[in-house]
Amino acid sequence: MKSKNSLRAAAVSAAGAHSPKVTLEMVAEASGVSPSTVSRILNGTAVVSPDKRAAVDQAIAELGFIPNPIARGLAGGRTLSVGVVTQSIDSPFYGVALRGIEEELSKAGYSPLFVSGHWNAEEEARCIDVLRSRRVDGLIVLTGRLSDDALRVLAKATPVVVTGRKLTAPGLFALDFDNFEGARLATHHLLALGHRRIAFITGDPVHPDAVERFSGYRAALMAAGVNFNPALVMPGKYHEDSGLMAVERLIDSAEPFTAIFAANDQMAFGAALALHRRGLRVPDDVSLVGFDDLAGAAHSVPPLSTIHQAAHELGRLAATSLLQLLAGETPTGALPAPRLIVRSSSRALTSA
Amino acid sequence: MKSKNSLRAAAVSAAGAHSPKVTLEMVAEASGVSPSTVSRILNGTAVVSPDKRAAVDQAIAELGFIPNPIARGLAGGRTLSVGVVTQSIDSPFYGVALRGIEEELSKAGYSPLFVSGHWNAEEEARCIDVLRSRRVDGLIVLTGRLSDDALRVLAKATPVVVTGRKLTAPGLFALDFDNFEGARLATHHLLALGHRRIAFITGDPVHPDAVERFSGYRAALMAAGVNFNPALVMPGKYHEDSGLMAVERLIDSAEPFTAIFAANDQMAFGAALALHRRGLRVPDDVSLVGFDDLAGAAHSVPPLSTIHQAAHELGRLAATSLLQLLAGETPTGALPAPRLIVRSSSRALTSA
DNA sequence: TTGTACGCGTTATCAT
DNA sequence: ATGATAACGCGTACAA
Repeated sequence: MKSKNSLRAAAVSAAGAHSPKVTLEMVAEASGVSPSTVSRILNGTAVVSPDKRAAVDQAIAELGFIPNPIARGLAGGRTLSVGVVTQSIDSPFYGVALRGIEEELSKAGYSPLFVSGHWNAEEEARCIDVLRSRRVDGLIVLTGRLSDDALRVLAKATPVVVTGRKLTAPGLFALDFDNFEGARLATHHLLALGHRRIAFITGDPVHPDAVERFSGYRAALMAAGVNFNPALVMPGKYHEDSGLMAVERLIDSAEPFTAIFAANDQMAFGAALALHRRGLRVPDDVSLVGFDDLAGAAHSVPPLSTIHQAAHELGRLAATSLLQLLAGETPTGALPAPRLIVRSSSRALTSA
Repeated sequence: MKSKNSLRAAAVSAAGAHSPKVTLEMVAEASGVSPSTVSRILNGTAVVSPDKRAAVDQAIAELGFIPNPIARGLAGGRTLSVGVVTQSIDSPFYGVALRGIEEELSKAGYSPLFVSGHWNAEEEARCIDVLRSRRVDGLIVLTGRLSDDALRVLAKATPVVVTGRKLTAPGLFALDFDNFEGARLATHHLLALGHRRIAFITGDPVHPDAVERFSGYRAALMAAGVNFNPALVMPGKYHEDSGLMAVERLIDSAEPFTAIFAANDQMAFGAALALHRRGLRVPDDVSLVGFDDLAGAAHSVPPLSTIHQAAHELGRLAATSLLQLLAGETPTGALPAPRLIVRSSSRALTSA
């Protein structure tokens, strides 16, 4: 019954029962004070006498007054909105981060404005212009292609949180994930399992994280005294098809291998499919490790061993950091270290 | 070289090179006309002399003037933004729809405001309040839990496009997908393959589409003269784990089956994993069909046969329909009919 | 502590 | 066809 009532109330409110434009001025009139006083109470800009405050609070409640963010933005310069530049709104990885951002932002009364740059610096710049024209109070840039310099200049005008790079500048906070270490962990895992012929499917080298992961792979090999074999490296582009084709080329090359480390989960999925098509079983014939720990990794067949990236946490942290920047504080948060998740796609090399 | 230059230009623009607040008034002054004339040119509100128009156009270009949507919203009542109520910003299905919405909207100069209702009517209502307070020009509601009545009332104040229901009301356009037919197709496919003992994993019955899919399953059975067997129906909740558990219960029940139809792909993925764990091969031992055709379906092992839902098209259509509503036109678009995609997870029953 | 008056950047309504 | 002027709803110096 309680539930039913509250649902009804919600629906009515959504339907605009009391929405017909209640303005701050009307609240002021209803409570017998000046508009500025109402504004002050709303923003906590100054101390007001308890009685007036009570009167205003009541008037606000009775009239169902909701401040108009538009007018607020025009007048005060604050819009309580922050722009979020992502690459594709439907990315399996960044999608989770967006959720984290949304959560933290809405807690603080802010609204996110999502735009997609599609891995294109020009488009990103256009997006940012849109965001700025909408007077966002701050910006979160998820990775992206913009130059560090562009970001620096941008941060002079608007607080910026950027992920996927190391960067220091006034008004800017960078959140970086240790891709090198993640790749090292993954490769080391395979090595520890006895594998020596470990193929690597790279990401598109235009992504800095892709080259870092490649370095991590080589570093782990070197640390184990295993020779780096270029014939085992197949270029990929971070999506399923490229992983699939990489493995087909690998098999066709006749270069023997017992394990594959793909620079991200999507390519690992493609790789798994290619192996399946060629009659190779995972992990019986070939061990497979991915990177990112996408939502699907735990439910793929077989469940994929991978490096966990806390995408949700990344989003939350980006949001709270920006909030801190907005409050004039200095963010100090950092991303959790990469973590190896061992599932069923990797196993010890059977000494055949 | 061209590319490098444009990248640079983009970066500079993003960095706010000419952003320092060029106002409409400044454009007016620079081109020797009144602000009203500039506004008219911008909005096509009235006919202006070609020479003035040219002067203004040039001034706009030179100054790099960008109209301020905030002020626009305050003055004109239009914000060129539309609210999009989704259930979870990182949904593998709706994410694609969001991309479609974003594409069409931005073409028309509109910006989407995404909010997540988390399958909760109260939260949805709150989201809509936020959206309304931000003065969105229109609303797109992806499925959701709001009552039809609430939506109707809402549409009186703001144009609304809603998906996942049949509904007619002034200012409202509904886009519905034929879930019944889709489920019928899927089941019929299995039937045509010779399967008779076809298990069904349901979606959460609070979702209308889930019950429609269930109906489609039964209708196909009946049409083929196959008895409906309740013991083959396992309740699921539309996510992977529920599909996995459903299949485990099914196997434990010892009720024989040769095929599984899951009410969505996510549960089908879970089902595939459960079968794998129990040593059952897909499609050799059990045929499996999903519903939705998520991005991952084509790359799962084995690739999943499923019913294609044009999520991207859904998003685009929702957006263009809203745009039509906003223009005072009557949308007429409709979703493409369900389409069976046969991949490798289903095959003819071997008469063992 | 509280109120007055002005400005934010644009569109709409009048005149001309 | 064009320009002046008044809103739009709120924040904020400034004055009281």
